[in-house]
Amino acid sequence: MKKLNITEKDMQNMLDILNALKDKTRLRIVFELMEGRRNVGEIVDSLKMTQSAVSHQLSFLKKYNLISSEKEGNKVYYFLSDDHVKQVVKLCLTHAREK
Amino acid sequence: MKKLNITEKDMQNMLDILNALKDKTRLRIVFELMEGRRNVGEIVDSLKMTQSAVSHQLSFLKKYNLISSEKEGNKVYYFLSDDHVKQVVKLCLTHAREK
DNA sequence: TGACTATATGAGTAAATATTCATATACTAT
DNA sequence: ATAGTATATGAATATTTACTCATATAGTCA
Repeated sequence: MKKLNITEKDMQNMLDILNALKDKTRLRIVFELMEGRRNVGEIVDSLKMTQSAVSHQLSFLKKYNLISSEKEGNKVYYFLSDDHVKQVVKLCLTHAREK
Repeated sequence: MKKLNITEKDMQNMLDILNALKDKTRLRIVFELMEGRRNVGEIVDSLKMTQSAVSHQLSFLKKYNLISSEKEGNKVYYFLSDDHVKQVVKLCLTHAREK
């Protein structure tokens, strides 16, 4: 296997995405958003957690650019920012199931 | 996108691998092992960290089956248990670089 | 305007975690 | 046996982190 040569920035970007996904609440949110866009209330209902806890984790995911949001009336819809996350999660799932 | 239907066990297996990789020291160890098998001393030299810190993280990675080890004389060689981890890390790297 | 709904956020707290330090174990060589 | 080298590990500590609680912000509707 050829030398990879990882820069500090590469490393940090990788750690960011891994760190964002390693939390159960955040991973569940991501799975929810893999099905389609959802507003906060829908995610709260689905996860059966407090609105505050969910909002905090949504902020986290947004801060690291895994998700984006759009306001509609007094609701805020969240969705995955791009396909990166989805692919990583799917690969992890594949491997989780092969165990 | 079709419904994924994740079991608790799937979820836990995913969290295990993500959690194992989200730490900088452990990720660096994994990168090192992606180049080939290494004994503890070699990893310590490469990471420039204390032997104890490295051994603790090796134990962690082993506990979650990301790596395996073989004893040779008074040295212990570590290597990636299978290709799963390598693939996940490579995908993360690809995405880290596309940012 | 005022009451209501939806969401965000700061402060505080309890739990998890990565490292250090000290020491134990195990193998090698003299 | 003894000293030296390689690795593992328990306990302590400092930091990070995920949640709760209280409250703020922003939009809706009467």
